Amino acid sequence: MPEGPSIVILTEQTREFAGRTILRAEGDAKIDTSRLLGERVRALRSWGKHFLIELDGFSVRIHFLLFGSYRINGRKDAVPRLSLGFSKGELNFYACSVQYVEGELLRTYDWAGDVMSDAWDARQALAKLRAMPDTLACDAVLDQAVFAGAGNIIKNEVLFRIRLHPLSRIGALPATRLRELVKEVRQYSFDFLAWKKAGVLKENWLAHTKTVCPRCAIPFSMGKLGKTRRRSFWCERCQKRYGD
DNA sequence: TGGTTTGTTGCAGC
DNA sequence: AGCTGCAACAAACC
Repeated sequence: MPEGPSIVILTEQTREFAGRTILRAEGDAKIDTSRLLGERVRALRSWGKHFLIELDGFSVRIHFLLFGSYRINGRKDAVPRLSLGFSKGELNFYACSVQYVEGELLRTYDWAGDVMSDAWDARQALAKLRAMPDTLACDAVLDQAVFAGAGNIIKNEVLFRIRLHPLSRIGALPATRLRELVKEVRQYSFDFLAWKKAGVLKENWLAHTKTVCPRCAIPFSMGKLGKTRRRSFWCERCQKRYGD
């Protein structure tokens, strides 16, 4: 559920709820759900891994973290974190983080930083990366201030696809390699989206959870690298390491 | 069956 | 002060 493309799918699946009025709001989220009663949904959006229900002057921000789930016009056998009943249909969210965001979404969020957004700006991402030369590639891809929506699967697949070692220092990358990194995070995110929709995401993984390199057939390395300590899968032979 | 994880926050300790 | 490591959260998968 968690990475950006999956949230894009959720916004598409809930498009029909735009314009509807919230008639019932409950759940064990630590927010005042009564505030939602009578509110009309202006839009459903995603920013990175955030799912946003835009209302008048404020929004509901849902983050699914690692374990969150949802049901559209259905329920699962669990207490919902947030359950919204509309004039027609209902939305149920489980095991997620729910917060209010005050003000206008289009002003409060950095839409150029969302890898799935039409407003995505590769040049701004490049500038952010240049300002963090000591950061490792494996941490940089997971940085939501640079690549909002990128997660651990995207990290491993992108670094393998462009043959870049996860322990490379960002400041040691030649300009062409840095541009390639930015371009591929966006490109792979859309491949992820298409494969997820087609139900073939896992079948297309080249590196994530793999034990053998599909290019040269030597065993993959695996370790919890960088400040983020997230699992990395890489090939010592195929993925070039810059800096040290 | 139990270990693992597509994620983030907050806090203790250094 | 700023960094890092860890716990907490909590559910499906293999």
